[in-house]
Amino acid sequence: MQTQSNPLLMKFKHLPLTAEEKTVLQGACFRTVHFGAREDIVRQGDKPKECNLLLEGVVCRYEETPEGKRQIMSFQFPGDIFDAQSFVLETMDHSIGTITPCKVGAISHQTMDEIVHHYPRLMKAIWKDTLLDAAVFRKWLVNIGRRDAYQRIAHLMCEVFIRLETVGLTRDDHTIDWPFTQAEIADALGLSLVHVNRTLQELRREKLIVLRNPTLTILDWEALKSAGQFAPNYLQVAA
Amino acid sequence: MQTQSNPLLMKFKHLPLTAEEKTVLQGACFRTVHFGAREDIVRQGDKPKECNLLLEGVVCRYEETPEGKRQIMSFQFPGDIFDAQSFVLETMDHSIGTITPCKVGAISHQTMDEIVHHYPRLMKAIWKDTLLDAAVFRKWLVNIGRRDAYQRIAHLMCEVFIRLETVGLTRDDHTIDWPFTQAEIADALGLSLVHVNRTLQELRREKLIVLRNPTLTILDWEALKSAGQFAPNYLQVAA
DNA sequence: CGCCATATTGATCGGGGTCAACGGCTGTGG
DNA sequence: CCACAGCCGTTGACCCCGATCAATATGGCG
Repeated sequence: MQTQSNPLLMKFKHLPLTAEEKTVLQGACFRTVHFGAREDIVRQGDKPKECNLLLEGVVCRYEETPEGKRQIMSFQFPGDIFDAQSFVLETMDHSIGTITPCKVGAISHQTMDEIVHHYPRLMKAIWKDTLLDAAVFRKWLVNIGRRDAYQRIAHLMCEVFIRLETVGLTRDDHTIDWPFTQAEIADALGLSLVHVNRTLQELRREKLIVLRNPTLTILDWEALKSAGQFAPNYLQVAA
Repeated sequence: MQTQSNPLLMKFKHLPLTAEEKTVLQGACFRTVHFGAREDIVRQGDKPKECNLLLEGVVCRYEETPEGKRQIMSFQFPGDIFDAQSFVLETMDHSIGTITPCKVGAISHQTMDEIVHHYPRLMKAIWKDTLLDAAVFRKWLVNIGRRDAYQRIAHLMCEVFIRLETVGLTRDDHTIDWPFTQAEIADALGLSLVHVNRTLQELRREKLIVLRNPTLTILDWEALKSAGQFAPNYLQVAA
């Protein structure tokens, strides 16, 4: 059993890739870097010279307003190239910070260029991945714009569960690692910390979940899904 | 003066394209369709067989919750391929509706495939475009998640102004077409119609804007920008 | 001229923000 | 081994932005 097969290969395992394409993916990262929890990997205003592939851990995109309010715009999991855009858009318009300790692989823009010019199928797969990210952004817009706190949290939990499931990071019995503090949930959902706390208690009281960091167990998947109006199709899973 | 040069050419005019590449873009649309105002072009659940390029008019992406609340996730302007994702993601996870009467060009998925496989620079330009869309989604998340009504509306107006400016659709004196009803602004910003109305009056009272549909004049650009905490860099303009 | 969509205004209410303490766990240094 | 610091979660009190309900203008159009 090898220590670390590139999680991109894992992600694209349903694609009929040639040996050559697989080799390109396998060798894409020229460097691996470790980060601690709650550190910035890329900052707003940076002009990165490479793209980053998340190998292990959880990161978030975020931005801060002049008043010091923070909005988290997405969570990213292993297998995500979380700043593919830096290849095409010179300057970062937001920051990337870790939630947990992370292992990150760097893919040079030159490698990306080779993929664009010589491996159209890989290109298309990566493009698809960025379009899936965009689909998640859109769902978050609906969630934050039109749902109340209870619904928002339920929706987020469903989404995280399904995304972890697709990369094989769920445990039996609808249990997942839940590395987020209540402050982070608040920043992701446009709520206040205090209100997140109270709403989590409500979800527990209703017997939908058991949350004891760093572990979340979904007791009643159907009820949680329905509370969050969650329809997983946007994540492109069969479910 | 030709009636209609493809607005994609306009959009990519800063790129050093070959004659061949220009020809591909010029001939990309195999059909042109007209729509009236407030009609659906694509519906959630559709499996489109082509991508659509907006030639004239304004459309929005939106989704409705089971309670009948509507969230608009973006506005799109001429030159936007507003469902590029349909090429890669089979099923639409949201709907596209017109705001004004529109002219829409269809690009077959087969043409898209040719571009992916034979015109990497065009591919990259289109990819960039979808990444810019994603950047706008993210800004909207910050706007809806962390700003109050006054700020949200100011930010939206700044964004629409700059986006129209980049495609040459502004008039002198900071004036633009403003085809949106107050209900649409509300749905885009996660607010209620009534509150949008009152906040618009506040913006007028403060002498930031003159809004008399279908025309918006920005009286004090700096003040509006600052009210909306607007930094246009995410739109990739020099400004 | 009447209809219908859109804009406006008033009154009331509630979800969730803010402020302020306090409790509990963990890691660290004396 | 204990004391203290710091982060995180919890709780209570109070209040306001913005939702909701309900009319009333206004204006374009057939």
